[in-house]
Amino acid sequence: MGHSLADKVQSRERILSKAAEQARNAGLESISVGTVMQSAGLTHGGFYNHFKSRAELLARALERALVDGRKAWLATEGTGDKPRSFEATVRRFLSRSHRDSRTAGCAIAALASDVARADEQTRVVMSKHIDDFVSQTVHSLAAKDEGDALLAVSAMVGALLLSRVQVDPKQSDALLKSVRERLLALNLARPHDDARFRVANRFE
Amino acid sequence: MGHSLADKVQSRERILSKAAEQARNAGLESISVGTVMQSAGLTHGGFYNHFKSRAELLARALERALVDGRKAWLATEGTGDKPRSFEATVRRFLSRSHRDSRTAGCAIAALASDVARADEQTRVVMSKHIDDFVSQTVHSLAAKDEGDALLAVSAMVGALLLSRVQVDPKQSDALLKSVRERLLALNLARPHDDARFRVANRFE
DNA sequence: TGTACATCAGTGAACGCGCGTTCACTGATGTAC
DNA sequence: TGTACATCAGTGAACGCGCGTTCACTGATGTAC
Repeated sequence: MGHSLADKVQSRERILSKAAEQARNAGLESISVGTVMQSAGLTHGGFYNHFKSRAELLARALERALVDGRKAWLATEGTGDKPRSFEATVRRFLSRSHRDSRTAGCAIAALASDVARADEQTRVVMSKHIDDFVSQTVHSLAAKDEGDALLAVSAMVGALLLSRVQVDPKQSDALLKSVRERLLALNLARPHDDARFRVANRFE
Repeated sequence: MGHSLADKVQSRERILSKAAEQARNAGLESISVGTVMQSAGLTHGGFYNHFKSRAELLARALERALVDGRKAWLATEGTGDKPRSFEATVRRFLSRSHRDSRTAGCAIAALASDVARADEQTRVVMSKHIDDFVSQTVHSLAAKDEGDALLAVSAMVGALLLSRVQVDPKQSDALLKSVRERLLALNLARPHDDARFRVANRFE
């Protein structure tokens, strides 16, 4: 066990990372100090060198889960420098693999119910990420306007959640596919702006 | 305290009702044997006269929350014998009052994240209610087909959840309003069948 | 109808257990001289 | 460069506490005669 400052930073990162993973797997409240420390390769006593309480850990872990979720999302984008298109976003969000990988997927969807009943401070954290997701859908992905983006984001989050509840794999697949196709059929994206955006973006 | 069989049935009902309420307020896992018994006006020791374990209570409470949610939903329908129209359903589901009344609202939305990570047995219970909601949307409410119903249900559940996370009341209201109007503008309902259905239903 | 008795819903003390938190301690790190 | 010392990340025992569960008991209910 190292005792240097660099080691401390790494430890904190491991704790947060494991806590965020746990939150997405079993809910924010499922995080326990002992289990998280153990999975970070430490003993529980040292926890308070990093956080002042379990409540603080939960707040940081939520933020971390949301940031990790976005990072994982961006990492799967095409190799080019342009952001994912609206169509690609919908297809990937409502894919079977996203449904089956809670640990690595969108934390907004994974933790929405939990945060919906949490205190204001907690909800502020996720609100910000929802706003970002919506405005990314409007600007980068070229939804026609914010109303279309809100509809698309709501439908994606709702469908992903419902598909994770559905026990029958065939029905779950069908739900994803159906919502995915209807959403794309609505033509919520701006085809012309889309092309223009790609070109402009290439030189950024 | 009564000791008759009728009293026992009433006690069980009170326990279940309080447990379902608790689940919708703070999540399935927030249910504690002691607290629920206390709010049902009983002491914790008698709990095992009604349920074999806390796990059984959670399963029954989920079922109960879903059934109560549907009942409350139906109770607010028009005084006539016809089911709510598609438009009325969307307007009511995505209303501020539904957003603000978790205790009495749709339990699918309230507990979706929790159930999404629960065991298969738990998910079966909610799956059935989701199917019912979708097929009710297709048949009674006359969505054009199942695909439209799935899109509408997903968007409603997603938007309600996101609106409950959003801390800024104005933004939360705007989200509800926006998704509500877009959904209605999509013309997912069958206007002709709708009229026909009303007449047929009047004589049932 | 009245009496004796079995049943069993409900009570409250007690149990183990896991939890979040505290604390005295260890020993590697990094600094002062 | 080498030595003495302060710091502090990490350890593991201990603490209250609340939890789910058990259990001996109480007393109203409802039945048998």
